[in-house]
Amino acid sequence: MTSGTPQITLYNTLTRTKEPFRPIDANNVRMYVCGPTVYDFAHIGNARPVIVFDVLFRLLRQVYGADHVTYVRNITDVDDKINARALRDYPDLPLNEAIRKVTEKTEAQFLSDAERLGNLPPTWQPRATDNIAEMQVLIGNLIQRGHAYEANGEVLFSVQSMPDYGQLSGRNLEDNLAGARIAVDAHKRNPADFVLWKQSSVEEPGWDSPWGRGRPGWHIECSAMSERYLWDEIRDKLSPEAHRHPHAFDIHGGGLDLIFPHHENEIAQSRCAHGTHAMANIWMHNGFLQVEGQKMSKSLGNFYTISQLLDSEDFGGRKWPGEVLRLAMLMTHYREPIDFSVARLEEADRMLRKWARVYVQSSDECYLADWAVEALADDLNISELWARLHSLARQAEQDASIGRDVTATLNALGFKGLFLKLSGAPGTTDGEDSAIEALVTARLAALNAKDFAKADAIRNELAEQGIALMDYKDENGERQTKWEVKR
RNA sequence: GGCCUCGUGGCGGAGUGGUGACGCAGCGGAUUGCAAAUCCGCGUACUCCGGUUCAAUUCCGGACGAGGCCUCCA
Repeated sequence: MTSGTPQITLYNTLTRTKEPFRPIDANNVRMYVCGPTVYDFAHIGNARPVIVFDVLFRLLRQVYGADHVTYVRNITDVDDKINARALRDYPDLPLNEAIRKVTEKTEAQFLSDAERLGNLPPTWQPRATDNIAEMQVLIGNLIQRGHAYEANGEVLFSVQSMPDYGQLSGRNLEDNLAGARIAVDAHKRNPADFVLWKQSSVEEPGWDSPWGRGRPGWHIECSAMSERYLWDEIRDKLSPEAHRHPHAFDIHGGGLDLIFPHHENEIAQSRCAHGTHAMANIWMHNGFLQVEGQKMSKSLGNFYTISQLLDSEDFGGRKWPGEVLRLAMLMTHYREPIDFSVARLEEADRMLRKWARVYVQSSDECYLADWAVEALADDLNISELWARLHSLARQAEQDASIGRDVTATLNALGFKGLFLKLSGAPGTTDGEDSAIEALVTARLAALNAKDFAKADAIRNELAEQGIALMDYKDENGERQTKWEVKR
């Protein structure tokens, strides 16, 4: 690593402290984030980790080089909730076909949502069903090493076979038992043992395995997919140092709620299957969000999917551009809770409109300026980034050259799309705005002829279309007009 | 019951053991044909109670309040 590389600091759930980020192999930075289970449209809460870790991905790409970061986000397409949904929605189809319909449709919707929220596609987006063999290998290893056993048609992970089980969530087996809400299954050696493989009935989806025709448990999927894409597939490229820490990768992320049991169990599986000390070095978790001050739930009527916010007027009586949703999510540090509200979206909308005035439409440059990297390097301190951007945007209003960094940084943060439609000036936009431009030009002519009545009439006409005009004088003292979409 | 977070001005939101980040909204002024935009100015906030300290919003303890996990969940 060169001395010029900024030092990134990240909060590690494993140690509950901020730590300097030191990739195992700086030429191959590896990150895994738990993706969606594709049984239903993603809601706005699901969008948070997608956006948060996209920002981290973009930061890492900038610091270590775009070709030196591997980001995996899985698609869970085998799950009992999916089966239930398939039965409900396609009762007349054979189950496997119905499942495929559900998962394909939901996955396509998720990918579209993610893109419209300004996220880059991860390096890999593996599906669980394409990695069944990898899961079986892991399960076989676990059995062989004495960490898993068959009972009652299931393969179970034995938590007491792992002395330091519970490290991530900071809980021990005794504490868990004290809660006494864990279902007592007679076939489990310990109530906290969890399923790695379970048998499927004839009509349920299943794969042949040494333990009978069945399907994987939830946790094993992520262990298998991270292993495949962050170790197996790139091990030949990894440094000698990385080979001294086989199977381990740099960052594992997800929502706060996944700490236990999901991530805890992933760690147990991956470490015990390979006999290693770490699955990932840094574990990151984003905070939860509420909607209008309450936990989002269908019964409270404050449950919103991403596509609903984008395309319907269900929330606040209007549609919200993806970039507005994105900024609303990024107004707060990723570990803090967010109250997702109409007021918050309106504020995000106003912030973007302000920046649109200094945004250089013609620029395709896309990089995080030094001041942005510096802010994000401190555990993704995005508030600090906005503070700096605000200050520079104010200067850019007077000095256009500063707008270049601001523009490139906004592009690099995934906000480009909105700015292209938000505002313009004659000659700077493409064909679809020509009607606006014609009126603006006509109004300028009226103004120069001191026909203020006509000029105001044109301005009112445009205002009714949601276009606001702003007059200013150019460097020659000539009157010019800019316009922006008020919505 | 156990384990975690968190509590900053009207709102959003960083940060810090000692001069009130930053933004949104609001108010006053400059500018403008009128506007808008812009510029200048305006706010003495850190839940409460103890403790440590010369000094605490910042550290420690407690109370109260909010949220999460312990069961599918971002």
